[in-house]
Amino acid sequence: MKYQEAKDELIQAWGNLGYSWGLNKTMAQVHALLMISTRPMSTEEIMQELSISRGNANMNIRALLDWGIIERVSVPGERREYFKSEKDVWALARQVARERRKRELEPILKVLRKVNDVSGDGSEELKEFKRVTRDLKNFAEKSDGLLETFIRSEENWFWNTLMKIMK
Amino acid sequence: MKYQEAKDELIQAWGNLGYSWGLNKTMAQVHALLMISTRPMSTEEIMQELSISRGNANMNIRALLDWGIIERVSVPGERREYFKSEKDVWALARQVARERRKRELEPILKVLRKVNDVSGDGSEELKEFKRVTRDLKNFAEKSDGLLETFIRSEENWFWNTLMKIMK
DNA sequence: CTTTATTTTCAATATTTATTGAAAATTAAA
DNA sequence: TTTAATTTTCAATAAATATTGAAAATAAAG
Repeated sequence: MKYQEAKDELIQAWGNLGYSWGLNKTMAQVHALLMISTRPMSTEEIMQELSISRGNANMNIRALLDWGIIERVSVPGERREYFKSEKDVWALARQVARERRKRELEPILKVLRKVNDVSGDGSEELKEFKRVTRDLKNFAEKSDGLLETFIRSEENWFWNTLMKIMK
Repeated sequence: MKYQEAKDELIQAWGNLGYSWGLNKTMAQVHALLMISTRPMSTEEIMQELSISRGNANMNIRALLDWGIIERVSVPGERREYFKSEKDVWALARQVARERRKRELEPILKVLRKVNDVSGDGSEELKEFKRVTRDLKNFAEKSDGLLETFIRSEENWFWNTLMKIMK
């Protein structure tokens, strides 16, 4: 397999995976591009490489900055901005986990805590509702705690421990 | 908070969370409805409860069956079909993990294995590409293994072990 | 068979989300 | 300042996705 081919396929695949991680397709593709680049890239280069418009490039770059998985680089004597990606896969995963926790898990936890506190008669329906929301809440809280640990952890410690679990 | 209000809010919130789990919104709402229902529900009832069309209800019910998180129930002497959800949150999470692993992680792993095997000169670009894809592949393989363990595990064993990690 | 209840399909439509590109805003240098 | 390079915004448009509803298919009952 040739380099250009491999590169295109990776960017494509990363686009799909990123999508299922809560990024959008183009955002994930810009990220993939920066991941494999040996040097920071400008908006211009990103537009060109992915054949996307200036506006699109700009918005997705900003979204990636907002997620905290790429950063600005300024080159002395140059006016335009360059961007580079966090290359450490572990740090990347932690950052994504941090954002998803904030964007997805925390909101549902809030709702589960609230609705579990429903008032009313002792009907079968209500009992079932409380039982289900309590179970969901417990599960979500455990997941949240695990995620929290993951986010704070150091790579080796975390994997080593998990490896032991998995034997 | 009143029951009807709590129910609506849960269904809404579940719709959003389900979405970030790879289901679509309506699919997740149908699922939420069946989760809190004390008895199996028919297509008719689901349509009514969520104010959606027959076609929409039918398609999303089939998608849930396909994901393996709801099942058909036939009532003796009745012609129409009823549906019920897996109520065990743990079993549900494992099933979702199983499907996502199949639908998302396996495809990217396949690509990573393939592109890591790229041929070419000893250029800096190529070296970087190989380095990045190797790291991603390792990470994805570890995640895959962990997911595999999760899917096969028993609830208590898994959480107890994780609890120890988190101390 | 024929009738009738029920489920499934799918073209048309609506809704949501992503993308473009040109104009406006910003920023740094002259 | 003014000029020019660069970034940002955003209304218009395109593309993708979800939803409807009626017609077709299926399957049980008479």
